[in-house]
Amino acid sequence: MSEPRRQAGASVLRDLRRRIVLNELQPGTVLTELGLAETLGCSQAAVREALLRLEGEGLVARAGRQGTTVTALDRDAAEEILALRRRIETRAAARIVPRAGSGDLASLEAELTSMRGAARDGDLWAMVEADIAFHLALFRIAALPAMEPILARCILHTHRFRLWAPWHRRKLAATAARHAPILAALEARDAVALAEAMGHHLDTIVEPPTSKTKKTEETPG
Amino acid sequence: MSEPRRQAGASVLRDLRRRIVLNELQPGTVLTELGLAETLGCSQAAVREALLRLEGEGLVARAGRQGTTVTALDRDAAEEILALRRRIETRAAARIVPRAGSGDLASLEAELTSMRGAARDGDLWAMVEADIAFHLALFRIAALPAMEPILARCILHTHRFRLWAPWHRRKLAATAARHAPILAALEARDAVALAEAMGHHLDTIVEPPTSKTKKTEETPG
DNA sequence: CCTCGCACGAATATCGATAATACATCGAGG
DNA sequence: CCTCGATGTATTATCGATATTCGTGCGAGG
Repeated sequence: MSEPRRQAGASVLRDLRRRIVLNELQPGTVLTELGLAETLGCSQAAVREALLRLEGEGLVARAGRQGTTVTALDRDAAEEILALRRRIETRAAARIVPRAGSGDLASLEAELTSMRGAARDGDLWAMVEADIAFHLALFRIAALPAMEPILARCILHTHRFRLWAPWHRRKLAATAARHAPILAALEARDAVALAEAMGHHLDTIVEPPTSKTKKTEETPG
Repeated sequence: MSEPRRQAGASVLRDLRRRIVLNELQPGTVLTELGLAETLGCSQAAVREALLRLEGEGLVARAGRQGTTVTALDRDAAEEILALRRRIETRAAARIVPRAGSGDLASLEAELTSMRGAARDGDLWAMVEADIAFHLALFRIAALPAMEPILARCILHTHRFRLWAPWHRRKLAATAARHAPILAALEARDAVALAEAMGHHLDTIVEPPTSKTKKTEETPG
């Protein structure tokens, strides 16, 4: 009734993306445009736009008139994508440090604050969105705009795979805290330390914290 | 006007992509959905779908109701993307060699043949499409499906930048011939040679053939 | 029993029209 | 003269309806 049909497409997009990354919509699930339109209470065009964008993000595969399916999760590809992400973000450190202004630092602090808020609320999806926003805001300082969507895609798929593998789920507060050294290195204007902090951060995303003995720092709980 | 309206969206997509990569539509050009619809003789929906996909490929930027513009070309980002592409394709060599079957080799031979045909006809765009098809077909053997769109994007942007910088234009026949060593290394089932051939191929994409090769070796994962 | 062809159903692709919205222009007031 | 607000226009966002296409199941023929 008073449902705001404005931004229907963006709403559908966010909803489907959340459900796919959170693995509520499992790989292979078939999505139909008219079916989603009726379920979500909007027209086919809005669903269509959302599915087009999700295809661009690699979360669904559109097979013409045969329907749209949620893409599969592949361990090898996930590891390659994480390695790619690691390379992109660590290499960017040398460009980020000399370009970071005080406004950038303030924005990143704000992102980290909202991330801690999501962790305190136990809101897993808000945590994912805040993490993506933090890493993209950091990378944007590197001034490589054409690479931002590539990194965004890598980050999104990293999260998806991490959430799919149950042993990769961890305490949200610890995840938020793991970003502090990155920001500290940036505030110290130390490019080497920033690259190392970022690399270590990414190394600990999918590795179980107990698998190696070199994990001697903050212990959750 | 009697043009078949079937596949209108795909036709618009290919047309706009070609014109952007070939730099006929220069960065900053403003595209309107209804304007393109009238020019191309189709409806707004078809143009809209094409623009959505082009945005997903990073060739245009949609700014809501403020219009859609052709994205800028950035030298730094282009070099980073090429380096990223080099890493992806050389790393894939070790996965490609043990997985390549005879059918794959035949397909790649066919791709190379069509590339030579495009070179003989002097068809620059057909050459670009054939090159993309060859590299993607080769990478597909690596069985990392989630990374294929990332590589596709890198290849597309590499071509766009190469065509934008006029000194990077070369003889089409020489470009086609430069792919032969890659296929030869694959047929020899030599992963190291394949990686080297691919790396050399990519190093000579934007470097003038007479300059000395400067190796930009980065820390391997 | 197997294969081929055809109608049927389901889903997308496309269309035209309308609503919503951001930008530019112009006019009034200070 | 400058600033601010109302209005007009251009453009996207969304909707409902229709055309097109692909898979499927059934029946006839070999």
